[in-house]
Amino acid sequence: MLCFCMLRYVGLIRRWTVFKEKLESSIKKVLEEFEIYDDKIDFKVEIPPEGFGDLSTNVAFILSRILKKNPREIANTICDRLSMEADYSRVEVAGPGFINVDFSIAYLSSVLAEMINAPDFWKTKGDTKIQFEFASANPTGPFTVGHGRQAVFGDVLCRIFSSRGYRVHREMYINDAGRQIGLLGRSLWVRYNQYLGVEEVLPEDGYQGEYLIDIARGLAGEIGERFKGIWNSEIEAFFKKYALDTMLEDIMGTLKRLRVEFDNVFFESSLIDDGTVDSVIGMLDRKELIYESEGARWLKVSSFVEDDDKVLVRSNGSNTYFMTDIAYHYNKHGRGFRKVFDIWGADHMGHIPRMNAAMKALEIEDGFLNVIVHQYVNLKREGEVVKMSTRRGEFTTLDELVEAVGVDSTRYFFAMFDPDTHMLFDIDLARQRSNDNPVFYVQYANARISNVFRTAKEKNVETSRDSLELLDSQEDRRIIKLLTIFPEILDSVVTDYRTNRLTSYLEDLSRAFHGYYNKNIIVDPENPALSGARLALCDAIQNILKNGLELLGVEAPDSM
RNA sequence: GUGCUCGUGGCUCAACGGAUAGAGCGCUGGACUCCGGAUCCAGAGACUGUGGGUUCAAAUCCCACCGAGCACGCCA
Repeated sequence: MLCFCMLRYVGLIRRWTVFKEKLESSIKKVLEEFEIYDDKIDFKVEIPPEGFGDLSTNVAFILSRILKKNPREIANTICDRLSMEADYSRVEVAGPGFINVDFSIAYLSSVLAEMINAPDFWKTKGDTKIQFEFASANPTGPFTVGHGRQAVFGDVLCRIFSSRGYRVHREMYINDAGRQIGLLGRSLWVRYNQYLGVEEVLPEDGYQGEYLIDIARGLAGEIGERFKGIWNSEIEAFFKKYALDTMLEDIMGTLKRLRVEFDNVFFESSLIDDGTVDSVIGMLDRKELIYESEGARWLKVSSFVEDDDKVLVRSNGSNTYFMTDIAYHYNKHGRGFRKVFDIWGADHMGHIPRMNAAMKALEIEDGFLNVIVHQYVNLKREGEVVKMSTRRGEFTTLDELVEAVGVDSTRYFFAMFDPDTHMLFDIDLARQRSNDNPVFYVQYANARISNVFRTAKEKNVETSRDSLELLDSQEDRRIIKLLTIFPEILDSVVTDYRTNRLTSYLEDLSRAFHGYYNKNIIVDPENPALSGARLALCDAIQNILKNGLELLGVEAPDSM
């Protein structure tokens, strides 16, 4: 299959892909004329580096292998035929055998006109029901800078998938049923007693962060000495719940300030309470995929994937995280999502094979569960890389970060890295030099355009689509081409989950505009036709900048 | 030890197997009497960790090695 002929867009608007398809079909036609066309000729049409034209193809290289001829020679032959077609203003062979083409200005400006006529041209319609689960956590401490990356990354992916025609359900999973919550409750109880003057020590692997001291103080204010020095299962439950509720409130507040919201918060404990866990165990049992050993119950993971068998139910009768996670995904499947996407930190990578095994064991279709893994954030403070630990209480909270650099910068910063990169966050740099953040560069481009329109209004210069063919400079063409690829950028994010493609794109577009602005007077009352056309171009640019920033959850102020 | 991820100018990061490896920060030198100088233009700065291999073409794919991170629990 030819990779570029996938018709991914449905709609009336002509887009860059249509340009690609146009060149592709032109070439196909030439090959057919020469009777060498074959489905297996997997050539590409792509946007070349600056200075080589509007589009470029490597078809001559592919053919040279088959025909055993010099690629340049083949390119010249194809080039001669393509030159005869209208809509190409230039067709040239370059380098070792690339064929580069330029489109006519009439063709380009007609595309610009369509983008202006339909500002939503870049959106895709659809109603595929999918789910994103992210920012799921042990609610055992405030969110750290590390959680921030996942929260923002997940939120931006949700926004982009929504724009691509998916009905996205956002969910956060709370591990409120495990041993860690028990430790948290006990740690809080110890802090409460310490506050009341009782000498208690934190459990070996308890939570040492100061936030528990603050919570303990608040709790003592509420209930006084009611639980001083007493510990039983009822009190344990109280402290667990109190700690959990307080932490959850804190976390949700942080997320809200970061503009991250969910359609649903799902509690692990509910899967035990409503019997889902038991019924899933029953199903696996009937399939004879569970066996007992050393007092525990194991899933035959090894009969599905390259991994060892794992414990589902401990010898003390409690469920492992793996067990409840299987039940959780069984529940998700039952809710009718076409696909679910789980965003996990790199530390959960080892969990993937066993979950895939569990999906197979439950006969859930391949492709239902998609795990997106991102690397963690290292923090640089006072020139040193610090490792964060919630348990030891050593971390910079997400709230502190947002406070220091602002929501827009925080969001943009997390979105601008390839999720696979082990990013280094220099907190000191972020604090003092927040103006260096590229978010301002993009926002400024948008604000500048708003100002251009204010000026145009003052000077009575009107936006006009009548003379778009005047926009024929290299800079004009570059901007028009950039605008047309916006939908492709979003599609690439949907394909490989790299939100940084969007930030890079917005920076490219902003750079193109800033350069254009410095080189050209946009509002010139002496030249209303050209000014009108340039304002129309600005309108198209601003439409994309505003929508791009909206997808990042970053504000697009009209003045800064 | 095994598996996964990563290694790109001084720093932080880009680059569907393609042309001269791009930006930003920092550094040097320039640009509004004119729509906002949070901008623009120019310059210096890189044998893409090392060594092989595949290809017309490798930062990208394959193998080995070096280095960093993560995971290898009846934690989550």
